[in-house]
Amino acid sequence: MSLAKDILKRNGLKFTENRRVILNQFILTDYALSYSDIDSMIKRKLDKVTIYRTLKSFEENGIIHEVVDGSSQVKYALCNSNSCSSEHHNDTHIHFKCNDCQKTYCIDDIMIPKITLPREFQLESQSVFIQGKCEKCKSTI
Amino acid sequence: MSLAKDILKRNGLKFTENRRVILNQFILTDYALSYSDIDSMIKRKLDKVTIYRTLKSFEENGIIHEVVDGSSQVKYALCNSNSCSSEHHNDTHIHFKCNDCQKTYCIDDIMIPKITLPREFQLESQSVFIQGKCEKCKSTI
DNA sequence: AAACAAATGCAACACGGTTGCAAAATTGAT
DNA sequence: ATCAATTTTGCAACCGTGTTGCATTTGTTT
Repeated sequence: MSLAKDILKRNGLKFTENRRVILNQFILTDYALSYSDIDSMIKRKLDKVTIYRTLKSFEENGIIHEVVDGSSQVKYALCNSNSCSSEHHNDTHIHFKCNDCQKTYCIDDIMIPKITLPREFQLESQSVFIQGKCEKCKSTI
Repeated sequence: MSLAKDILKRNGLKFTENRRVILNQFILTDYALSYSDIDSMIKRKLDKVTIYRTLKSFEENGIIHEVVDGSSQVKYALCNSNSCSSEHHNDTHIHFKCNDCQKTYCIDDIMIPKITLPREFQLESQSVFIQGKCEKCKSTI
């Protein structure tokens, strides 16, 4: 069984060609993807409604999570299978957006320091958003 | 001279009635505002192009800064006059969004801990985005 | 008050994202 | 393998956010 099929089945989703194509694009890409990224990257031409609905169902089933990076579109990245589920997304990791190429990466292996808020605010989740230059754009001056 | 007029003049912008109205709305509100917030809050009916262009010119002149909070609209909040300018926005403070009322607040008085990234990423700015419940929504159960 | 530059309003548009509905595809049971 | 039940898909149509070009109005300087 292919990786994509395995992920879909494990998360209780029907296996369809469209979902395979979209999920494979996430597997092959190490940064967060928007609707238009996917639309232009995949060879098969899909209706935009299909892409949007696929993204939503992937998100609701713990396969991808939303990545907020200040762009005007919603982006998504693959979840770490051991930290996300349909009930709860653990997206309290660091997101890094390159100011040159605009790609946004999840950085899982660095802990976020705990922040203490003024007591009028009650914390439920926190995330850190960093902007800078990625490896490629650093060297390409 | 009114506060709004003073701010506009200090930042080299012409004083107009529309700008006064929009800037006053920011002065009166302690959370970040989107185009549609402003459109519905002000009494005077303004063309949306005017509001969008006013926001852009306020931002370019160091009066307001963009606040990224994962909503589908761009929001803005008043700058701290001593940390922002037309050349550079110092928006590396904490943003807090209430999951109930969806209002997003700037929290200026808490330092963000410095984060060390893997060396392939070069940091230029960092911000912390926290979600939870604000004071009002905490008590209104 | 005149003249110039900048701000405003209008029309029209591009793009992201959603909804309702009919047609097609997947699955499970026979 | 086939068929029925259920999901998924595609289409049309729509809404909201944000932008551009252009003519008109307004603010500022003299």
